[in-house]
Amino acid sequence: MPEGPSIVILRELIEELDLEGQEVIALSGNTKIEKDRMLHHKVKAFKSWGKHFLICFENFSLRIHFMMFGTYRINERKQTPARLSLSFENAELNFYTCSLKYVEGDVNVNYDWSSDIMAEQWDPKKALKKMKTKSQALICDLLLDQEIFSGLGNIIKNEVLYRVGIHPSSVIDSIPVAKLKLLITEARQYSFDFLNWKKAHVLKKHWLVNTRQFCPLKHPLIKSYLGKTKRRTFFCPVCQILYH
DNA sequence: AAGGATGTTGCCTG
DNA sequence: TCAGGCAACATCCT
Repeated sequence: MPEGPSIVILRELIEELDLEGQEVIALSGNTKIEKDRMLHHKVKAFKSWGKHFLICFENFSLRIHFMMFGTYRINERKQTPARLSLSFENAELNFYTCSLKYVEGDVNVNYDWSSDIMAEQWDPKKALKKMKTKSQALICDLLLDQEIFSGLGNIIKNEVLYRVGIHPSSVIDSIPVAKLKLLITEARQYSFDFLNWKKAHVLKKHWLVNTRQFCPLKHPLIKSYLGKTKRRTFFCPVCQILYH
């Protein structure tokens, strides 16, 4: 569920319901946040920023983060209790096991859309600048930095590093700038590939290294937990160059 | 069939 | 004091 493209799918599904301008007429769920705050308020917009899904009202927004296991149902219910259920005149949105939080004021003030890898406003040059300020960081950690690549998750990290031939333990400072630029371009491209494959239910079969034992050139892959983030990393020691 | 994972927060410990 | 460890969240996949 949680990487950026999955949130874009959710946003698109909800946008199809044409709920903008409609009033929340009932709320339920086991969330601890003050959910009734949204009662009788009209939704201004549904937005996404990386892994955040936002339901925007006049002076505040609800931020939904699905973490690792969160799910949702649109006009359907699961057996398990919803964390939050929002009712509209002709639709019901149900969110399960997610983290909820209010964001005060204008979302455009709170969120920098240029760091969302899937946004129209995505700014690759800004990403490169931010990366250069962390010159000693490992690339496997920086790709997961939501301030730089919001929406990029662990699967995308593994796949993108293989595609551009960079070893996950490479140090930023040592990677040629042309390679970094290629990586940034590919991170966005792969996110859209992910989106389309996920929609077509063929995402997994396109994985070149994630959860695999051999790379496409039949080299044995290494699986380890690298970087400060210690996230599961699959890489090919032959195809991916270590810059350090 | 047990155990780990697409993620983040926040508490606990040394 | 603070970095690191680890549980929590619930479901699906291997």
